[in-house]
Amino acid sequence: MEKLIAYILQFGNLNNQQIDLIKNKATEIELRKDAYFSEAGQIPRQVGFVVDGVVRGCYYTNQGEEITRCFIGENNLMADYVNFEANAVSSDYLQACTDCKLVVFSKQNWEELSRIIVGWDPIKNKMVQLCMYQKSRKGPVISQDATTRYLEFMENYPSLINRIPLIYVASYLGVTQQSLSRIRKNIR
Amino acid sequence: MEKLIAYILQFGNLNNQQIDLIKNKATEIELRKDAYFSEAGQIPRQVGFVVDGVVRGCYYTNQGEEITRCFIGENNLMADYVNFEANAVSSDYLQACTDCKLVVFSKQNWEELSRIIVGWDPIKNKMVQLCMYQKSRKGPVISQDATTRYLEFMENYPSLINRIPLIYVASYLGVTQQSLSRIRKNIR
DNA sequence: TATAAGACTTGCCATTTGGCAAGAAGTAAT
DNA sequence: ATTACTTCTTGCCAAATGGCAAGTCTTATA
Repeated sequence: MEKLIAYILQFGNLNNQQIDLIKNKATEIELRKDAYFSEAGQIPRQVGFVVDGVVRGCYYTNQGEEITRCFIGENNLMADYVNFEANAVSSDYLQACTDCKLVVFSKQNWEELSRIIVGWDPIKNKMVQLCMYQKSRKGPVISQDATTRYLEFMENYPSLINRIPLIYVASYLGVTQQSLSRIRKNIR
Repeated sequence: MEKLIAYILQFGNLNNQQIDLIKNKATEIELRKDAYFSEAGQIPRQVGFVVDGVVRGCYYTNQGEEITRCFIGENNLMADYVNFEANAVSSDYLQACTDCKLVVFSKQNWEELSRIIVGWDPIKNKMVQLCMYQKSRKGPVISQDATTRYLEFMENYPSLINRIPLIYVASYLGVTQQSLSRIRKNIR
């Protein structure tokens, strides 16, 4: 829980009373490897914060291919936020890549924070926007070859490679698992 | 200007007085083909709305390769919003792909809207978040082959292909201009 | 320990894409 | 009309990547 508070305080100041209000609205949960935090075809009902573990966002193309859109490691907000806000059906899954410890907010509690904490909304929006922004900036570059994409992935997410199945990394980088295996062999 | 108002009203309701306040803070400008709306290395000073024309977001990799990150057509908000809010240096260019008509807000005016219009912030945040969200959803899929990426681009942005140089489309899709040319030939 | 299941690697070959160089088509200015 | 300039296309070959199939290695479970 303290991790969450430290994260939030990066985006603005809150007094102890306000911090307690946040803690009261938050719930700590665990999510086992492979379990889903939210699923395509459903309306996202919660916002999460990753305390421990790695979550991935993924979806299926029209051709049925599974695509990993992003990885969300410790100290990051996790939500299909636009659909969460709009009560709209998501097309993505959020799935635990490892056993995870999360802090979650129900939609009701999340909205209540806006009502009971003066200055919460600017903090919230900065968090949400940074979360969306990072996804777009740290992702693989489509015109680069697979080796370059892998090396940049290792720079951007050095802590992930030993914790998650390579097949997820491959699907994130847009290569087959076999190609990724060969790339890793050539680098060593 | 009416296009902007219609766009905004999708995200929430405003009365006529509030609409006038927005109009007073907005400035209509033109941007000639190839001119920059904002540049890498600088702090973004404005938020724009595309009334007419097409803008692209682009940047340069460490290897010096130019990458088109996104296209922004009519009726879309345009900004490096996270850096605009944070007064941080952007690493991206926003460049007119065609002669453009824009409506722009200075940072000062944009912030003033939050002060003088009750209910502006929720509208603003929905606009900004949708803008960031769409970018991530309509982009090319890295694991698909170049032909598929091109065909999906045509579905997602049917109005763009005849208006912007193919080299920009190629850099968006992550292929060389020559490959794109061959792909287009094979489809016909 | 034995077995099964999943994760990862490797070989082989076909296909896709890139790089270079040249050429064609369109556009603007003189 | 001529020239220069940009945009787009094409041919040729090398390199990168995918698809299939088989094999190895690790881990979980009985």
